[in-house]
Amino acid sequence: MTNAAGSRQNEPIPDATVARLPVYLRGLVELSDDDVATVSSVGLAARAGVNAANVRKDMSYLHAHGTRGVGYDGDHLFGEISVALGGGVPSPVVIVGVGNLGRALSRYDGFVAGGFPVAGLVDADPTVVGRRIAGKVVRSVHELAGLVDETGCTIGIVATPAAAAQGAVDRLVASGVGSILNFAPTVVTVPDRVDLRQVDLATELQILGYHQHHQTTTGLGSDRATG
Amino acid sequence: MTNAAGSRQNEPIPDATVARLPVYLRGLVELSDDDVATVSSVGLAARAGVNAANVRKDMSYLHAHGTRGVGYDGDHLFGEISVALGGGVPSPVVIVGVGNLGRALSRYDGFVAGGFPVAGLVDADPTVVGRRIAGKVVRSVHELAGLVDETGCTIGIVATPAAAAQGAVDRLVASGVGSILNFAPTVVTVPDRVDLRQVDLATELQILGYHQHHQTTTGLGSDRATG
DNA sequence: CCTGGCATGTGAAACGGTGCACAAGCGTCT
DNA sequence: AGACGCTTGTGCACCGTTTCACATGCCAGG
Repeated sequence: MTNAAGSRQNEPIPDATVARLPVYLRGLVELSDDDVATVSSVGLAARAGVNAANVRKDMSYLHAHGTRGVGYDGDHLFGEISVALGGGVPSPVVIVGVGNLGRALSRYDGFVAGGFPVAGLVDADPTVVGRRIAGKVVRSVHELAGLVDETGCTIGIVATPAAAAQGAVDRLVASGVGSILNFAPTVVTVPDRVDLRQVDLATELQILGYHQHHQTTTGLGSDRATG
Repeated sequence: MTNAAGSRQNEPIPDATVARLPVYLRGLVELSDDDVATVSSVGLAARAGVNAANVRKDMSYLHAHGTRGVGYDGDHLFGEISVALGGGVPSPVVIVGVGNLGRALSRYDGFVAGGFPVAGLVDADPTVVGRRIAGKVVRSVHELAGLVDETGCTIGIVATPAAAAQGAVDRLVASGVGSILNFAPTVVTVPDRVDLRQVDLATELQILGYHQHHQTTTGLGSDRATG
């Protein structure tokens, strides 16, 4: 408690745990809405769709301890997870590519709610540059570095066609962006220091298609969490 | 080859392998565009962003064998993977919820290209029912079962607000849809026989936010594949 | 025909994650 | 005060996945 940084030690939090933290956060909000002050690992696990022991182990990684025989304090836990996930400080994002998907993402409420306001939009197409989307003027991809500098963006979202994705990524990296979320259906490479996550919509469907096609062999499909 | 079903044996293909198959498929298309007839595991691994041994093991699960000293035949491999991923038969999808995200998804080219044509759109909001989006008339959520029946949809995409997601999922399940891709930022539950995948945009950003916040401790962020 | 080079296919070890099962400990009720 | 019930925290075993390392085998060239 005396230490401010949230994660006290140099212990690394497993990736699988980190991926679940946002889900826990949402579960805690729901509980707070229901005026539940204390939550057990079983209760939170039910809301997060995971195993209760898993919840407890995850919390132990965060050093977010509960009270034996009682459970976890909802508000306190919320704070601990928030801190672990970036300290509650909003991280502005820049969206590269304002096609169908880019426009939808720029209007997506969940980003702002989650602490990720859209600071700017850029596109390579001169005919869309200057247009207003979701209250923001689309700027040229050449202004990307300047935009990142002005707004202090640290996260870039790539929503370009596949062919333009690597170029967009390279520009983001050159602009100093350290975290990239790529929606383009292609493999892109980044320097080691840059964190890259891939969200591939068509691939998700193809995976569903596989299980469907082979449902007879194994006999069932089971839940699957976001990676 | 004598067997028609594609995956000959009852051997189960690991989930991790299935998730990579679409990526291999894309890599093979690129190679085909470059007039490369034969591809080595190293070459394909580079395009898919994975380890070469991983590629070889994945192919062995598919019984898609290559030639020692030479590599894999591009066209043949493409065929094998296509068959494994559903036999190349298009699976129409229905999109529930035509908000920002739903509209973008209904216009997303990658779905059609991947063999997943959008067969219909439904929404609960009476003011959008009847509107045309991407050449399709939005129908009421009450007509969902009928729509699924007519079009033979086997995959449902949920793009509703979080509060409506479980209801949408339940309706899809009741309509006979066996595979669901959920974009709503909430945990939903389905019967065991239904295959569910979750794509959570805000969560992805929060995960990036974590790594950013903690980049100093471990020292770097590394690539991450789509789950 | 024989040899050399190269890429596959796979055994086996290492790794990360999951979930059980149980000891430890807190709060409450008598 | 003492005992009981409930929940946390975690050691440990299991499982799926990744990766290395190497034997196997094909092709080409002399």
